[in-house]
Amino acid sequence: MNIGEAARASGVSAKMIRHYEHIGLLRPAARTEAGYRVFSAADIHLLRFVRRARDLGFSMPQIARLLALWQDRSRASAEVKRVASEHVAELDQKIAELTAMRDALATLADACCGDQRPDCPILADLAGEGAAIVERP
Amino acid sequence: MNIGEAARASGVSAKMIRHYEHIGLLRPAARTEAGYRVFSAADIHLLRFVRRARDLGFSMPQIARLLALWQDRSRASAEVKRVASEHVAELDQKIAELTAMRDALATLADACCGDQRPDCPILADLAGEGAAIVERP
DNA sequence: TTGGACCTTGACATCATGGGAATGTCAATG
DNA sequence: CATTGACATTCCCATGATGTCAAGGTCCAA
Repeated sequence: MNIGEAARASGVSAKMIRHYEHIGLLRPAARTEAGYRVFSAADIHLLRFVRRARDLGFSMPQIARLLALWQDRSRASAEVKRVASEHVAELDQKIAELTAMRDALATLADACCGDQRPDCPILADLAGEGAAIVERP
Repeated sequence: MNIGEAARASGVSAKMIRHYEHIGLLRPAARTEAGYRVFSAADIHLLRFVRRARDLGFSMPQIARLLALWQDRSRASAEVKRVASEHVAELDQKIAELTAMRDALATLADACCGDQRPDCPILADLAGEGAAIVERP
């Protein structure tokens, strides 16, 4: 299988396959005499693993750790669980931040009549004049 | 006020003040004869506006729009509300994505006993063998 | 006058990803 | 067999917001 087929089969773009190889996340692929990369079914499996981990939002260093654990038959699942739990905590934090933004903004938007008049609590808040709306209870 | 004071007063780093000027988000600051940037109280107000908008997660193009609206006394608040609502929708979408990731991962982590044994549903899922846990009802 | 704190510009790094150029290879078709 | 089109290779550049570092100029106080 060449890189294009591997990309289609794994969902990882050819560009990213080369990139992962370059940064050492993946071992260099085998080559034909002409220099084309050749991928085995096992390689595709690996690429899918990386793809799935990215879909779950793991960072590259985390993925590198997971890959190493995956390929270590004697790993303890505790180690994997630690990486996953760490990432859940990061996601929770990010979600909390975005939710706080969302709520603040939704409150402002609700207070804005949204008509032809120029008065706007959203801009007032951004300009630092909006404490009356969002910061006082 | 020079750039360091302006940075402290506005919460925008000196580096970012220069950057915003460079990309045209902010009008070039006045200069002393020696070439030092000089900031007025109005400039600080502007910088604070940008800072607050970044804190609310607006993108740079959105901030540019908001800035223009802020400085247009005849703007309709409807326009501002549209930008804000658009951003609330983006935040909602991002939150939904992250929450889906979080839940999928938390489910996997819960199913992982996390002990010394190598069996691990988290890795099994990443490897594409985990349908039994997360995808079948 | 000198030292230190500040300013200037510019270059480079991040992180994952995409785009494009220049060039080489493979397979099918005329 | 030669051409052609789809593919491959490597290398460079760009994103976006931000930081770091370097080399050099400026300002102020002792």
